[in-house]
Amino acid sequence: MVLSPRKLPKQGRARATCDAILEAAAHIIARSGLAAFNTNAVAERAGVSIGSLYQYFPNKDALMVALIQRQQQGQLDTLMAAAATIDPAADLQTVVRALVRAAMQHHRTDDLLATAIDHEEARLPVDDLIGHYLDQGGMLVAALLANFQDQIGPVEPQVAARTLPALVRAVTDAWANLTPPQLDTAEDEAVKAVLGYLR
Amino acid sequence: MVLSPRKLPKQGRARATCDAILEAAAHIIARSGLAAFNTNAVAERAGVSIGSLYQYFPNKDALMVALIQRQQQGQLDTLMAAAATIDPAADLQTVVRALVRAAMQHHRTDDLLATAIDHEEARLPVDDLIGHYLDQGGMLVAALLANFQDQIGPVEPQVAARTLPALVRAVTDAWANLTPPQLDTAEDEAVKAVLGYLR
DNA sequence: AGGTGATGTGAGCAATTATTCATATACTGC
DNA sequence: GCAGTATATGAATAATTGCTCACATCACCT
Repeated sequence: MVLSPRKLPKQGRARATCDAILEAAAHIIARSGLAAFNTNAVAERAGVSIGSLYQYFPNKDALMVALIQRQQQGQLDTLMAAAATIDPAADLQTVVRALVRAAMQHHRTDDLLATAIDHEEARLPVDDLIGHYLDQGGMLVAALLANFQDQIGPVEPQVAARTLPALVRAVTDAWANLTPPQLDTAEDEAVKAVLGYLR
Repeated sequence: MVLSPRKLPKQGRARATCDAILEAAAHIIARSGLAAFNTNAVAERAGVSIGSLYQYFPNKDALMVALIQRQQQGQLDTLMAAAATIDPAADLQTVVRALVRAAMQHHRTDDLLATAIDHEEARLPVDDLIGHYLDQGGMLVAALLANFQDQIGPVEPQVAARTLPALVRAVTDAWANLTPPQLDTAEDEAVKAVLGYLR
């Protein structure tokens, strides 16, 4: 099965169409889950015809793969933006808190989408595609933590890139699902869990 | 939408039919993911007719709900079995390791199934159904950790029941997805993460 | 202006799938 | 054996859905 895009948009409106399709797909999954994710619904929500969708994505799985890439890119962007604001003189706990806040942001706004994407990543052959993003994120985190080698164990970039986001989400979910949600506490707990894991 | 079972089996063979249906559903999701989970395939794999399936489950979602209950019960059973073997004189790390091993078992054998069920739990209104299991698991863990109040912070049973399994899976996934999988390391790392979170 | 390729359309086909129902078989108590 | 109930069957149906294709419209170039 071909999972790469069918054709690349060359004009501005075509790029807008692609964006609208991906945005619609993300919205549908975030609101109604994987079961509601079908190509006709995506096209309708995007305000384009079903034919336009298949101009750019050869099949449904290819659309899902593009969505996974988009999500990974978004997480990496958020992480890099957070890293850029970190004071070079900050202590370990402050750095970790900034990273946790960045990781929490995506899962708090689109939890169903994040869970669905995890599931689809396991089903589709996208290891090569997401490896790029994981590597970049891992190196960034490792670099940020390199100053604290006396306080924490060695940080494997490849492992940190996978473990830390998952760890944050685990703790976040636990507190966000309570009634009422206690999101401030979630951040504190996630910081504690990450620090506990690193040491 | 009605999600409770349509009728309860009264004869032995009917109970066997129900079990076969649930077993088939779990097998299909574990092997091929949510996309391959449809009622016709479940009935065929279970070796019963599609009509029999609808004798006991009014619709597909009801079958999913029953599967969720089955999974929760299985996890609780595993946890209780592990708790029963814990030496009352064991130290904190030993207790945590036993709990981690119990939590890892299910996700290692049926990772795709566990992920899919997480996703469906978020979509279906099953809070009341799974709350029972979470409460029991949380109380059990809280009781096991009550002896160590001097070493760890206060343990809220409701939170522990949600956080700890998720935490374990987060770390497990990070190490199991490597090539080659390092499952022994995964257990060590999960123990470290849990201890770090508790303290 | 007009030609050419890029982009957009949506009815509709083929395949899949959730669900029903009329019928058949198995069990249980008498 | 018989009546009554529980259980099992699977072809058929209605709805959904992935995807195609013949055609229309748009944007850019000379």
